Amino acid sequence: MSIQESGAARPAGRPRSEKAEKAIIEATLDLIGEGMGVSELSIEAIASRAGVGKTTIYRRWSNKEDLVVDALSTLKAPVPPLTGTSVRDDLISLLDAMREESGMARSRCVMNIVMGETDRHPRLTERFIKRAIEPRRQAMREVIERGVATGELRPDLDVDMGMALISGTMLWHTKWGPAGDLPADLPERIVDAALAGMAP
Amino acid sequence: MSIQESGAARPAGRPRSEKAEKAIIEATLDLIGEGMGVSELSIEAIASRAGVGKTTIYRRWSNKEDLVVDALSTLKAPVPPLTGTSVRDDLISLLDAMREESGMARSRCVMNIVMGETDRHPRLTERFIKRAIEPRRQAMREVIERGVATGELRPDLDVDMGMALISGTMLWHTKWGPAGDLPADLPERIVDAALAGMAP
DNA sequence: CCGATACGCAACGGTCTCGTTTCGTAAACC
DNA sequence: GGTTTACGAAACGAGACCGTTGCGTATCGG
Repeated sequence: MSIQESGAARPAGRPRSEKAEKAIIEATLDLIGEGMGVSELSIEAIASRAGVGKTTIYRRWSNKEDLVVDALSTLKAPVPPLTGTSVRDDLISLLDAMREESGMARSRCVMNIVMGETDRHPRLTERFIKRAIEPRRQAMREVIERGVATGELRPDLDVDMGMALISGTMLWHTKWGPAGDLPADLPERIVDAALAGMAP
Repeated sequence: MSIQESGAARPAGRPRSEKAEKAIIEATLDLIGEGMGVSELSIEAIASRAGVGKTTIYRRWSNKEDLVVDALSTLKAPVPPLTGTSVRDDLISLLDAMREESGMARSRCVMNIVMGETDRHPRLTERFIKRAIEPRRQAMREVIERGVATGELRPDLDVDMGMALISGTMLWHTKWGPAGDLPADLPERIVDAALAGMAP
């Protein structure tokens, strides 16, 4: 009788090292965070960085893209806690989380890869969006829908367009705005601008 | 007496082929348009595609990045003609030009490279922005400033924030919106949403 | 025609990465 | 102890590109 009978039978021999697996994924994210594109990533560099033999990598992933997909999938979306006191405050909280992330090299590079290689690696993007983007998108949608219901937002508001307004403006600043860190009051200014609109 | 004494003396020997130069740049843009990243581009592939010897490339550019920078610099920004009848119409025209471009694979891939490899190739991005982005940005700025002056837009409007609102929302749709071509009425809906704002 | 330069093409030595294999060792089970 | 599998390290042959060179030809000025 094996100690663990739950589920599948424990395979014989030395079990795979969880530590090695973590190290491999961490090394992959590290290299991506240093500005490597998917095509510049080499298995050799990952193995070396992780202190691991290439064998150990090939035993788990059959090709580079699979590894990158798994590595990016481990990144979860930290949806900030929302106070719910006002739609404006919640939107600012959401944008502020994006602002903080945009200052971290790793997040920025991950974003570059996901946005830039959509054409080349569709399923990479797809899985990453589902895992890391969708939760935040859902959070923002709920905030906006709540605002429409409570009257804080215009009753005829197109929710999707509202989301595009808010997060698109933030996205624009991370990509095309002046270089360097985004100012701390940017989320507030964006939300107020989107709420007020441009017309008099 | 040489036929052409204007400027520098014509160097002896066979002159460089303009046709070859065009072919090289066109081949580069072609490959980029097929989804190649800068690091995946190979001089050999470019030469082969252009029907040109590698020598001919190395005689003109000393490395790959120089070639890519030059190739992208040939892309000009087609600022659409603006009627000037109303700020709303002009903004829609500007966004519609972006919408049309987003449907073309080459433009999309070029954008991916510029946005995704900013960290790795700063001067590439810099030159491309100056050449291809700045003219449109300036056009939009003038439209918005005009609107503020004429009273079509709120007098206290932050012009830069207005630009971010409009083009950011468009950017969001090209990147995160539903797959496939952008609907024809999207520019109009974006402009109206940005003008009206989200508050009641 | 002559000298000079550019052309396309093919080949070179060199480097990098690939994915695989071999080796001796380590960790689990019986 | 014995079996089985995983481990890190090293080496392998194959292939892609690199940047350069040599070759025969083409195109300019004089």
